[in-house]
Amino acid sequence: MIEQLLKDKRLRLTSFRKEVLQVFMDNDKAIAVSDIEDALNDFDRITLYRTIKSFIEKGLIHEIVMPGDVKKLALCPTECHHEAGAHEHSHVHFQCKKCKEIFCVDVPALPKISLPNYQIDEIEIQAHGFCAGCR
Amino acid sequence: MIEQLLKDKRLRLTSFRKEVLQVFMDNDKAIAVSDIEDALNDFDRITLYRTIKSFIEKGLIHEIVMPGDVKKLALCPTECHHEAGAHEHSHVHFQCKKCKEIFCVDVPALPKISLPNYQIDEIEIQAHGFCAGCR
DNA sequence: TCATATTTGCAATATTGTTGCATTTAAATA
DNA sequence: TATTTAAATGCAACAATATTGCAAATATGA
Repeated sequence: MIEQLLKDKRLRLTSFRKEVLQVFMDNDKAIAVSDIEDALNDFDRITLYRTIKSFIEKGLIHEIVMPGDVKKLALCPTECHHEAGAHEHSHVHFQCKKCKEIFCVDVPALPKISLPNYQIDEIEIQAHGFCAGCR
Repeated sequence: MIEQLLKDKRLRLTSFRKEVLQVFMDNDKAIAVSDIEDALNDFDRITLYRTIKSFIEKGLIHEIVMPGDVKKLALCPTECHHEAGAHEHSHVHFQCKKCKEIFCVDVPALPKISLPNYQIDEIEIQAHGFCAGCR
């Protein structure tokens, strides 16, 4: 449960962190900072930004960015590794062209690709199409 | 050449647009708005933002975003299609972990992936590793 | 060359995120 | 349980990035 998740990531248990984490648990899709703000009734914006930053640093959540000023956040899968600069996922970031929502979809394995002149260590896949509800 | 590129995209030929487009031509990697600003000696910031926006709308350049507030711009390949919401690339966005530069690398074909419950129309791949110069 | 729609440049403003610092709080220790 | 201390919070100020409205300037088609 929520408290254990924070403990596992060595994050101090504060009521604000529990509230923020609850918002993530309540969503099955990636959410924007503004979605978190809407879900909280009374909060300090600076503290929220710092909370998000520490959640990211500890590998509790990850950031998803897409062209067009789309910045979202989503819970990491529990076995998620966090490395400097890049984030190792075994999932795909999918954006629905209709509802615009972004989902993290687990995949068994990512395809390997190789390029001349570039050594690829990690890849991230962003897919666009239609989700089950919008198809 | 530069003027033809603008004409092809039905963008009016203004000296400012030619200057901005020249900055893109001078670079083999993706550039940030600040890189354009540095390359221009005297300019209006608002006009630059609008120029970038119209270049993107007409499919002359495209936006590349990566986690960590990295937003860059790069010329589209000439056969580039532009669709609402997503941008069809047959190239990979590669970021070097050492020099941090982002390159658009053409690939013959992107791997096809499929997910249950999601209909994938386009995918974009973001790769991290080391470029030829930093390896 | 003229008419017109587009582009530019300026001012004001919005959005998003950060830093410094004093206060409060969680959790480790006695 | 009481005490200590390092981390987290809340406030003020600020920084970076981007947008809107509007008048003046300019590119292009007739």
